[in-house]
This record gives sequence, structure tokens and C-alpha cells, in this order.
Amino acid sequence: MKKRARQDRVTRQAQILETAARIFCDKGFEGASMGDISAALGITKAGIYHHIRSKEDLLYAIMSYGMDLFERKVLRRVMGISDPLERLRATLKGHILVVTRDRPKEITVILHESSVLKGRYREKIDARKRRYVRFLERTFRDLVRSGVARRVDPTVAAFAMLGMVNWIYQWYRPAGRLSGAELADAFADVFLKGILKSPAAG
Amino acid sequence: MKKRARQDRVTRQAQILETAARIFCDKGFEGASMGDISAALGITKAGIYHHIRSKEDLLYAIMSYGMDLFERKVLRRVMGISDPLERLRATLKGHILVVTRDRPKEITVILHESSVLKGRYREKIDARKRRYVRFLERTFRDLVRSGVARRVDPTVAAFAMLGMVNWIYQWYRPAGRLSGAELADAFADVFLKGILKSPAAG
Amino acid sequence: MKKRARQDRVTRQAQILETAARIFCDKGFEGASMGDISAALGITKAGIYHHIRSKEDLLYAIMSYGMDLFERKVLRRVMGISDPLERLRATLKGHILVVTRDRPKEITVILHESSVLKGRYREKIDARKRRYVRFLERTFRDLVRSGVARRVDPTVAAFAMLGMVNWIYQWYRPAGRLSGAELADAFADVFLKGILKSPAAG
Amino acid sequence: MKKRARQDRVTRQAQILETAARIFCDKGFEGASMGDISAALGITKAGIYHHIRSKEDLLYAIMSYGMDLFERKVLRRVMGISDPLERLRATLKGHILVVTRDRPKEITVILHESSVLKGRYREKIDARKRRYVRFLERTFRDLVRSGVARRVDPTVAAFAMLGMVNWIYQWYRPAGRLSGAELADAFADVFLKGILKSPAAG
DNA sequence: CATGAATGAGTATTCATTCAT
DNA sequence: TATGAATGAATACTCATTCAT
Repeated sequence: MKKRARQDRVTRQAQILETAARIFCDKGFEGASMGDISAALGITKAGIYHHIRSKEDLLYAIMSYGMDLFERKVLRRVMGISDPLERLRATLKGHILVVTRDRPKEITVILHESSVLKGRYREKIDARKRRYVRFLERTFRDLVRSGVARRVDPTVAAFAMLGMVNWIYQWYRPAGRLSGAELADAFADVFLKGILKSPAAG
Repeated sequence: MKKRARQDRVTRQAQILETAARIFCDKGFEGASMGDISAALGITKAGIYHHIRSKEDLLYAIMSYGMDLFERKVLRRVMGISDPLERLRATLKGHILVVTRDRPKEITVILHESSVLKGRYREKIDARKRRYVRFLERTFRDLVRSGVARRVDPTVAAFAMLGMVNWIYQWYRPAGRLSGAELADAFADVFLKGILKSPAAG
Repeated sequence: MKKRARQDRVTRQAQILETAARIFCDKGFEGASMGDISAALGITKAGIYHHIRSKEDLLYAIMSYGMDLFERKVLRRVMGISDPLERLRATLKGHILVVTRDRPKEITVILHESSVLKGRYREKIDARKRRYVRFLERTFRDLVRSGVARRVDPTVAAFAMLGMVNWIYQWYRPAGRLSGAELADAFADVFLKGILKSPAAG
Repeated sequence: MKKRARQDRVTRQAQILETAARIFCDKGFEGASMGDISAALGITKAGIYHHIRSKEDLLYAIMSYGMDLFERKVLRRVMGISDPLERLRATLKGHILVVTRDRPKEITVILHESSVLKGRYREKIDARKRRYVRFLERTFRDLVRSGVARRVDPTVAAFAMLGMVNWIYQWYRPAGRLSGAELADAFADVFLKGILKSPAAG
């Protein structure tokens, strides 16, 4: 019985995070009201405050969960790959698959609302983002060193790739022509080989 | 005297747009209040309403101006270039230079707040964005047809490039290691030739 | 075991009264929340409601206990004194010693929050206060009649004394220069003999 | 016309202060809501915020005005009196007359709500209170030195007097038996000459 | 005896907007 | 063209209290 109670609580918490993520996604953090969220949950505004401390805490919890998700589903699975090309390809595809197939609202929230977070919360999320950027930079450096990649600036390459991938949520619709897997392949192809046929043309 | 009055009015309008763009940029559209804007302008809130009809109108005016700017500074200058590779290169570099050197707040607002616009305003801005996307797609199609580019999906290529470029405002700081021109060159290099040394490796 | 249970309950009740008195004292009745009290007690808000019926009841219970305390420690001990001057002196000193040495939060609550009580509760506390005022008036009347005191208005004298004494909680700090006993002596001296050297000077 | 506007504004400000003082007096600061005040003024809650910055600011403004009032009506008029006995008598009577005849709600608010103020506001009001206490202490010291008063502790005498006088708002009703002037005389009599007929009796 | 969850009413405050002047 | 005053609706959040477990 106690277990049930605890489980219910977890469920409520998760329900709130999920619903809030959806609504923050649709209306933006500032555009969404606690009333929107409580209404979507079918409880009162006051009821929500049994489970969270403030709207900003809620946002952080969502982002933190989104980070967990990303790290669990992507980062953790690719960090150990020793071959840098395999590592990069797995990262790129994994990242794209997560944002196109699972489409976790939490990650959209991270991408779109990160600047509303202040103070320690902001720092914590930013630190986790930077960790990912550094992982990408390291991978590009490995690729250049191993002679597989051209002499690209690792930082430039990292942000080029991040831009391509993080922008997906702005335009990609799963109902469209391309599946997530197809997009992943296509983006990997463009990013790795470039647009042009012959390097000499550049 | 009449001319002066009209000029002053134009000036006020421009002042308001510029100031509001800066503030929407800093705090987001929903996070910014008309009071923030009027305070930054040194006039009263009521005073602003002599020049604009509503906060949403103001946002639209900013975005519209941002679009004008982009089209004048980038699109118009490259649309006429007949060689598709030159056209693409000029577009890519022009676009990046605009967002790294001029850094117009209006364009950041377009990128970050477009989903708060509703109805006809939304459609109008979206139509202009789509026009740019179609222009890019046409360019990639031309490149493939002319045998200069590999067989890439034009839509995929367009959004890959847009992602890289539109994400820049999220991380690029002019005080950093790279100048706008250097970033433009580096991104063009990565995008056109890809990361890898040998196409066979992909 | 029953005895133990009852004792525990009494203990809990007393704990709640004491803690609530302290918190009402610090933050005022309206400024304090049931959450403040429950947190200070280490139980839940709901837990408190097993021992009290409402916040107002709790306030009344505190005041009532404060009154009990005062009547037990002061009034009861001096009412029987037949010599009016001894009676007055004992009352004055006893009252001051209670508020300076024991410093019961309950009495501060009575002095500071009495107007928030309504209805029957208010009447009950007010009645006990009036009883004390009438006791003082009677004592002054006795003093005048017996020729020991000058022809002072008993009501005026009673409220002059009450003001001096009831104001103490606003400024007196036990860490200061005067002990409670010293303050009691000093106040008694001032009140009984006045400020001036020679009555003629007044 | 501009003058009228400014005058109106002053009037509104004064209206708000006065009304809020009355309501804080009746219900206490925490017990009173901004809605109570706005309703009493016949404007909306939002309307009030054109004239004040916050509820706490409003409280400070009331207390500050109460202090102005007291200093103007009492302190300023008596500070210059060179004879200490005259000075004390004028202070005592002036103070009592102010709280019994004018009965400014602002002074009651100062006496009852001062502990809700925090930070700089609290310090400012406290400093003005201390200034009055020091003035009283100086006066008592002068009286003792000049041989007019008995050897009383100036601090004790000051707080004895303050208690008598500051407690008046708790019990005095102008509809009662005593006029303010009569109470002033009676309190002065009790305080200066004491209760007892013969000093030897103490 | 105690809890976690919930609620309805209420809190101070902010908002975009209007309007008489 | 600008202002000060005002408003109605909304904001995030808190409150005392209840109740099933």
C-alpha cells in the first residue's frame, strides 16, 4: 500500500513534468501559465504546488530530465566507441533519431527556453550542454589527427553539426516525406561528404 | 516644418522598432513588457501607442523589418547570380556575415519568436521564410543538375544549411576567436566539402 | 500504556501551543502560516489538525494559556494581600518579573494579537483582561481611601501602570543593562514616587 | 491645468495613504488586503499601483508620514524649551493630546506594525524612534542634574513614560469619561508626582 | 496519530491597453 | 504627440482546511 502511494506520487510527478513540457513546448515558458498546466492535468493550480516548488523549478526539472534522456539515449551509447568516425556517425544518427522519432518535448524545451533559466539552474544545464560540445570537439580532433578528416576547426565543425541537428525541431514534421532514419542518413551524408562532387571545386 | 515633423515621426517609429527589437531579443516577446520598452525609450507606455497598434503589431513590424533587411542585404544581391555554385557560396557567406557582423536583433527575433505570431502576420512571415527555403532548394537542384554537386536531396541540403546558419545566434560571440568572415569561410568549407578527406571513407 | 498515550497527547498539545506561540510571536498571527508551525514541529499540517480545530482556536488556546499563566503566577498570589500598598507593589513587581524573566510568548501574543480574535473567544479574553483592570482600579481606590495614595483617578492610574508594564515586551532585552528584578524595582519606584523631588514642583 | 493635475495626484496619494492607514489600523498590515484598500478608495487594485510601488512601501510611507506628523506636532515644538521640567511637561501633554485628539491612524500603525517592516525601511523608522527616546533620556538627565527630579534612571524613566503613552491607543476611547486634555493632565500628574502621598512610604 | 494529496478562495502584483486632457 | 490615471484580466503563488488511507 505504501509502495502504491509512492508509485502514485512518482506517476503524478512524471505526469506533471510531461504535461508541462508539452505546454511549454507549444506556448513557450512565458506564454504558458500554471493554469494551462493544471487544467491540462485536471487538477487545481494549488494542487500542482504539492509536487513542484515553482514554475522555474518545473522548467529546470523538465530540462534536466531532457538532458538525462539525451545522455542516456545518445551520449552514453557512443562515448565508448573508439573509432572516431564510427563515434561521430553514431552520435549524429543517434541525436537525429532522438529528435525526429521520440521527439521528446523536453529537448525542444531545452533548445528553445534555455535563456529563461537563471542562476545555478542555468549553469547546470549549460555545463551539460558544454560537455556535449567538448565531446564533439574531441571527436573532430581525433578524426583530423587520425587523418580521416580534413583539417577542419573542431569547434566550427561541432557547431555546424549542432546547428543542423538542433534546428530540426523547427521544421521537421514526422508526417512529411522523410522518416527520421532517412533524415539521419541524409544529414550524415551531407555533413560528412559535403555538397560538392569534387573537392577541387571548392 | 512639416517635413521635420514627418522626419521626427519616422525617427520615433524607427527608434521604437529598434528598442523593442533589442528588448524582445533580451527577454523574449512574452518576457518583455511594454513598460520595459517605454522605459528604455524614455517615454510613457501610452506614448508608444501613438506609433503602434499593439504589442503583436510591434513584433510583426520588427520581423517584417528584419525580413526586409535580410532580403535587401542578402537575397536581392545573390538571386541574380547565374552560376549556382557562386550563388550558393555568396548566399552562405552573405547570410553568415549578416548574422555575425551586423547582428540585427530583428533577425534574432525572427528566429526565436516566430511561433508567437498568429493569423495573417504569421502567414506573411512564414511565406517570406518559405521563399528563401525554395530559393535554396532551387540552387541545390541547379547544382546537382549541373553536375557540380553530388546527388543530395535539395530540401535536406537547404535545411542542413539553414540549421548551421540560423543556430549561429545561439553560440557565436563577436568577441571570440573567429571573425564573422572567418566563420563564413569555415562554414562554407565544411558545408561544401564535408568533414571527410576521402569520399570513399563515407 | 493508556497513561503513556494520554501523556504523549498532552505533550503534543503542549508542544503545538508552545511552538505556535513562538511563531505567532515572531511573525504575528496573520503573518504566520500553519505550514510554519507544522515545519517547526516536524509534523505535517494535517497532523496538527488532530490536536486543534482551527488556527483561530489555536490562537485562543495560546491566549487562554497565557492568561492562566499570568493569573497563576501573578494575580492569584497577590489578590489576597490585604494591605493595598503591599498588594500594588507585589502586583507591579510580579507582573514585571513574569514578562522580563519568564518572557512567556503567550503573553506577548495576548498583548499583540488580541484584536484578531472575534466573537466569543474575544469576549472571553477581554473579560479576563477587564478583571485584571478592575482589580487594579480597586487597589488604587483602596490606596486613596486609606490615605496612602494621592487623589488619583483609579482608572487613570490602572492604565498608566498597565501601559508601562505591557509596553516592556516592545523594548526590553534580557541581555541588556537591567535585570528583570532591577527593572521591576525601578519601575515601582518611578510609578509610586513619581519623577519629581518635591510634590510642590508639579 | 498642469497644476491641477499635480494637485490631483497629490490628493490621490494622500487619499491612498489615509485610507490604507485606516485599514491597516483596523485589520493589521497582514490582515488587510490591497483589495480592501482599493475597494475603500473606489478604484481597482491595479489603479493603486500607479501611486505606490508595493504594499510594504505603502506601509513605510504611512509610518514615515506618521513620524513627520509626530515630529512636527510634538517634537519640534518642545525641543527648544530650555527648562527641562517645562520641556518634559510639554512633551508628555503634546504626545498624549496628539494620540487622543487627532488620533492619527498613522501613529497607531507605527506602534502596532513596526515589526513587519524589514531592511532599510525598518532601520529608518527605528532611527527616528530612537531619536525620540534619546531626547527623553536627555530631558530626564537634565531634570536630575538640575535637582528637580529624583535620582531616576533616565532610560527607565523614558520607557516608563513611553509605555504609558504608547499604550493609550489600546484602551482610550474619545467617547469615554475623559477628554484628551484631562487624560494628559492626569497622566502628567501621576507620572511626575507618583501615586503615593509621601515619598517616605515608598 | 499521522500522512500525502488535494482544493477553493485568496494573496500581491503585472499586463496590455484605453482615454481624457 | 504625449501624458497620468485607470482598468479588467491575468500572473505565480499561498492559505487554512479536508479527507482517504
